[in-house]
Order: sequence, then structure tokens, then C-alpha cells
Amino acid sequence: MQLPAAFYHRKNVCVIAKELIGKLLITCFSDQLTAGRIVETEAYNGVADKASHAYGGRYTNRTEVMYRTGGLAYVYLCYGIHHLFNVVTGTEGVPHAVLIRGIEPVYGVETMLERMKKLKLDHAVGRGPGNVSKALGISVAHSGTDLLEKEIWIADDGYRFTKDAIITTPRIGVDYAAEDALLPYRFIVKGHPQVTKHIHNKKYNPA
DNA sequence: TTGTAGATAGTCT
DNA sequence: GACTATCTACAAT
Repeated sequence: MQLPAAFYHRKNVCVIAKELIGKLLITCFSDQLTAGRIVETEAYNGVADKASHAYGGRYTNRTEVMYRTGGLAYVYLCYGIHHLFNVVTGTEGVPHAVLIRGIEPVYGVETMLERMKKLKLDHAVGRGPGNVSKALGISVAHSGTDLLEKEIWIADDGYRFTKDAIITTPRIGVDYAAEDALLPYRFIVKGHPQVTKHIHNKKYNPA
């Protein structure tokens, strides 16, 4: 079932990010339904977060949507090629967001492959934030989309990863700030093929 | 299978 | 005008 607005309105963005693991991210454009199970997320803790576009209270045309009430899509362009999909959370005026970094294709695989220009399913589909939006057909034009509508939304189908399978790690690219680097703001499914392969995984993954 | 190098365009100062 | 951020491809083991 579709997640209610109250899910996104909670103040603790880390809790929301963790609970998004295992949920279904669904898009429906032009009658093309595609869905993927979320296996990797990253929390962005508003103005106190250096990695956030809203760090220090920056309020620009691009980041404006993050300050709105939770339950919206925030999409921005990275490297001029990759569209990164975020879920806006929290209340009005609080720029919290959760970046979806990895999904496992569940429904509409054919359509995803078409978008990825691939012939068959492999681990690259849905791995990495750029590929997530690519597979689901999300672009910057969808920034500000209401997740309570039937275009982009998140649903809970009752699937649960085991407690041990979900682990937290420091986020990527924040080693310059010793304190912030230790913050467990990244949530991944341990050993999942769709989770971004990164040096931090090996470094912080005992297994 | 793993590591490394190169590419891109919109946003902010 | 400078900055930022990730995927793909290729080469070596």
C-alpha cells in the first residue's frame, strides 16, 4: 500500500531513511509502470549537513523543494548526466531529504531495460543513484512531484529484510569531517548486488 | 575480477 | 567563471 503523508512528516530523517529500505519505489509515466525495491538510502540532515545542498540554510531555486513539507520528490542533476532522486521529509521549512541510492528491479523490467538501453537484466540496473532514476524514468522535470499522487510513489508490500541484513555505514565522500564521517546516515542491505560498490563498504563492512 | 581514468552541464558567487 | 558529483570503459592480473 502507498505510504501515507504522515510517514514523511516525521522529524527524524534517519528513521525514515532506514524504514525506506525494503519499500517499493514505483513510477508510472505514460502507462509504463515500473517498480523497484529500495536497498540503499542516504539521509541528509538539513542545514547542519555539509553534504546537503541546504547546508548552512542555503535557500535557492534548486533547493527550494527541500524546504517544503515532506512527501515530495527532489530530483537534481549530477555530472550533467545523472538524475538523482531524493525523498523530501520533515515539516515545512526543514530541508530534510533521503537520497535513494539503489533499488532492486521488481516490476516493469522490460521498460527499465529499454530506458537503460540494455538487452538483459544485470546488476547494473538499479545500482547507483544515477541508475535508479534512469531505470525508473525519473528526471529533473519530476522534481517537486507529490509522492501521494499516482506518478511517483513509495509503497509497502509487507516485504521485510531480516534485521541483520540492514546495516548502517558512514556516507560517501565525507571523510574530511571526522565527526560527520562517523554519522550512520547511510543504510544498505548487506551484500546486496544492487548496493553501490565503494571503498567505504569494504572499510566498514566487517563481513 | 579489480582498479583506474575520463567525461558533463546546471547552479552558485 | 568555478564548482560539484557518479557512471562507463578499458587494461591488467
